[in-house]
Amino acid sequence: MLKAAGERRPPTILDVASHAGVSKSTVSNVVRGISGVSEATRRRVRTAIEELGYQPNVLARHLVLQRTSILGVLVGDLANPFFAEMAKSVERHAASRGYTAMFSNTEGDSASELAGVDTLLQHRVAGIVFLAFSGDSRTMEQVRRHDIPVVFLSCAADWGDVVSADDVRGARIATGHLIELGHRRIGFVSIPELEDHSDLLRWQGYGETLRQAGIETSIRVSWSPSSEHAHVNGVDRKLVDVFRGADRATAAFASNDVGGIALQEFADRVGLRVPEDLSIVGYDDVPMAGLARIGLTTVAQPRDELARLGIAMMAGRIAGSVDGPPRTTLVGVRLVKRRSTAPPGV
Amino acid sequence: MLKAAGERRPPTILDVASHAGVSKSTVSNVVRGISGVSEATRRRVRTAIEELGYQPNVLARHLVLQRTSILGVLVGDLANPFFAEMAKSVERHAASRGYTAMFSNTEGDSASELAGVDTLLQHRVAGIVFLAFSGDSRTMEQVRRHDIPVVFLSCAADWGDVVSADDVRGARIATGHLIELGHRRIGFVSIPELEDHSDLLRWQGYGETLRQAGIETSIRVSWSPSSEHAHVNGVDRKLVDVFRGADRATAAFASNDVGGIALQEFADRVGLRVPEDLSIVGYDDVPMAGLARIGLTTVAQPRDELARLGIAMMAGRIAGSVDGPPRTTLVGVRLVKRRSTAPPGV
DNA sequence: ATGAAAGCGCTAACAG
DNA sequence: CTGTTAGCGCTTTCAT
Repeated sequence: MLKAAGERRPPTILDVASHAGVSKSTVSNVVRGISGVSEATRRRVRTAIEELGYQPNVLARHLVLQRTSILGVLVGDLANPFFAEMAKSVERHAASRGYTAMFSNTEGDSASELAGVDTLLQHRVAGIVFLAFSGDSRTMEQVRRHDIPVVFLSCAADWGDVVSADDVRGARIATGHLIELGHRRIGFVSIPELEDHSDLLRWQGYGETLRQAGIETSIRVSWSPSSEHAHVNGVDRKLVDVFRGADRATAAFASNDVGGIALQEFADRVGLRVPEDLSIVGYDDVPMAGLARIGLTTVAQPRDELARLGIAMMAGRIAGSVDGPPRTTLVGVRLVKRRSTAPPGV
Repeated sequence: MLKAAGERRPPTILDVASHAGVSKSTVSNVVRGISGVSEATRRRVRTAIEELGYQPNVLARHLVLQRTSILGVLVGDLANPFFAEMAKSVERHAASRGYTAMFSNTEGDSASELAGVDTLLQHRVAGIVFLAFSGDSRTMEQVRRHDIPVVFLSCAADWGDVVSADDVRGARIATGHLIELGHRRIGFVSIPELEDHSDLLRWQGYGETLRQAGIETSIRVSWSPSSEHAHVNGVDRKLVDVFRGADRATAAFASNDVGGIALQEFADRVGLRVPEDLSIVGYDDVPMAGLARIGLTTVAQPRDELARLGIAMMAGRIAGSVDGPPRTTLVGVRLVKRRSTAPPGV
């Protein structure tokens, strides 16, 4: 096929070679910084590269190398501030180690998760970082047959490395804080879009802490922020009723800040005062939670540290310096006390 | 080199071919859905693909096709809620058209912008979407020599297609709103990290509106949210002084919501009441701005629409159905009135 | 120290 | 309707 006039194509290693009057292997050698090239030719090649504006074709390199330097990243919802921060950190740490990030947004939907994974696999990514995992077994099978490293970052599964904050511990701290304040009836609020393994762990930590404090009643609230209703211990009720009446909950532990802030918003709207009528603890410490007007008490995860460790783990697996069965790395969390929690009102 | 035991490599088109007892072209033909393959062989190939779990190697395909289906996306700050939303929309629209998104976060820094562009170019992305552009000319040169389509989404430059909200208009609406309310001294506040072409346009719309209303004084405030000081019309002053004293500004137009919310936070802290002492209009309508406790009046851009149009434009350029000089598509904006604006107090 | 040649997995003519 | 073949741009022995 004829090249259309003006349709200039990026110069290849061959162009550089002829321009410098050497063979393409020599060019390849200087590009890859391999020793054993005389200073003179090295310089010649360098200038040729400069003059032509040569950019090595990573595709070709990857094809022959049989591995890419692309990291696949599956994220539940890029617009969620927690994920957004994580995505940013992941991209930065990956870039600093020479990897490029390819993102796929799953919307928490296992069909698009699978589609995303397929795409990443077709691009032969060097590894996959899950920032959210639906638990879908087809996703697992698909990934496993390619047998590339997988790390679950701030989420979990048993078929890959896990780098995550200690969710059970975080939930204990949050719940414990509420109990210390004097609350006895404490709800656990999660939003369906984000219910995953982390949620389960947080629910578990919440339950354990309640039991240790001799509190019998656990209240599990599953709520979609726009709705007036919610599933409370499995039955559909008006959300407001959970926080009103004789045996009302005086506090809520939201399994993430987005839910916690939505709950606070709801409370404002229906006239429940926070924290007088209702104390709220969130989870994640998203930037929004720290605004003076929001002032949400929450459990902070070291986001950038998580990303750093996750990418380090991934890099180790790829390089082969880490091997063997999946490892779990748990990092600490801390409570950030703000205005949304106080002793229960009269 | 020997394959290490158990180091299974993904099946290739050849494996599928022999497994199905056909040639690789036939497999290629059914994979690409080309007509002219008997139903019988088609089925045989399909099952072979199924059984082997074959995933076409996109790398090889891209190499021979001389073009990829990867879209490079340059974003200023993935953690900024506006960019996060845009990034998500871009990824979704790209995916729905069969493109994969490769992100690079620039931190508004032109050095990492250049590095990011280089990486994308090396991966031979089919096009680049800028969600922020520093204006750096080296970036431009680098991209142009590859002569791939470029679209500036919600930002601008004269060397690629622009799909953007009408920033001048948005600024006029915002400023006009303040003037209608009775404000005469109105500051324009921007945060340095995000100062780009859009900022300039908004500054321009602000200025024009002021002039048309016969207001002489424009006040340009460049402020880093953590600081007590700011550059006011080029000179360093205490930020609070802008809003106090005889000829104080009674209103501010922040060129983005992050800045607007930070300003509101600042006002709260130093005891300026919003909106009684200070009206604030933001720009972007990030989700945070809509929280009841924040209630920031702002100019909303149709984010998803922008992304849709931008990707459509990109797809058109790649397919060749759009050609010729750069086109500009401007979409409308609208004012979202909330609690942060009111007539000036006494 | 440098060059020649054989692929990596795939597509796209062109034959049969 | 199916098979053969020549690359895409690069890395990597193996000769020279």
